[in-house]
Amino acid sequence: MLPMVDLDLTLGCGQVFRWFKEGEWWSGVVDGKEVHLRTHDRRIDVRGEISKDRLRDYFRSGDDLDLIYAEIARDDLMRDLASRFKGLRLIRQDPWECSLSYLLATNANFPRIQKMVDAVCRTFGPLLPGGRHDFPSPSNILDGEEKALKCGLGYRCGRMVEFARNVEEGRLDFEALMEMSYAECISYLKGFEGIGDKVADCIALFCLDHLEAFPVDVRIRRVMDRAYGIKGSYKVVRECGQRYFGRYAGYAQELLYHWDGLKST
DNA sequence: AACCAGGTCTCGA
DNA sequence: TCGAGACCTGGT
Repeated sequence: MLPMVDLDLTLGCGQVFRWFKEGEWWSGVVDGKEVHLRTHDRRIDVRGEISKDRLRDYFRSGDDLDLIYAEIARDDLMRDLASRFKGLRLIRQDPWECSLSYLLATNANFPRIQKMVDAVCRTFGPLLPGGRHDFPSPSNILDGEEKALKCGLGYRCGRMVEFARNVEEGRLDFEALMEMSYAECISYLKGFEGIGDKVADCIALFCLDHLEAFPVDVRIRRVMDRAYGIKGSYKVVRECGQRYFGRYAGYAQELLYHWDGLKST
């Protein structure tokens, strides 16, 4: 049985870039298979070749949302967000896809990030039955790296190719990365071109199970200032968030991110 | 038409 | 260690 999940909140805005809503169905690609999900009678209908176990893992069913939301509900604002965004779950993404996606996500807005990731998938990713493309492997990208110029990535283009090379040639080892502590993996990831504190935090949170990560972007910066009067360097805002919200700061960050998104659009 | 975007890099103080 | 500018491109 799947955990309680609000698909619109969870898939719709921010953390993943390859899910699209067609009518009432959400369409995505997981493990190289096209998957369709919808909410029906408060249950999740699933179409596609994906096991219930895999789906539970993908939606982090081990996360006890009631416990987590209770723990991060430190004040009136967070209590309100916790009740309004009930069912917003973090997703356990594939490390390679997550890393490259957030490498591309720098200094761009959500529609553009979706567009860039989609261009990369159409250009390099194997075509799947049903018409969608898989997320390309590092070697998929390196095999035709000259085509990267046509993906509209701007200055991220060279970073993407270099990143693929670093993974392909073993300088970036995801197996090792997954064994590291939060601090270790941030420091390790920042050694690669195009990955700074923000991208490293996103990777730590969205695919490496470090729920204490607190990625700070423009929106989080704005919210932390407005709601709590916290401003300053990346480190200052991140550490304030982590200290205030505790071990599940990442979930708090996600609620605040969505909240700011509702207001600013 | 400017301004901004799930930032990073470089460089000077 | 920290702040300021540059940076591709497209959305709004």
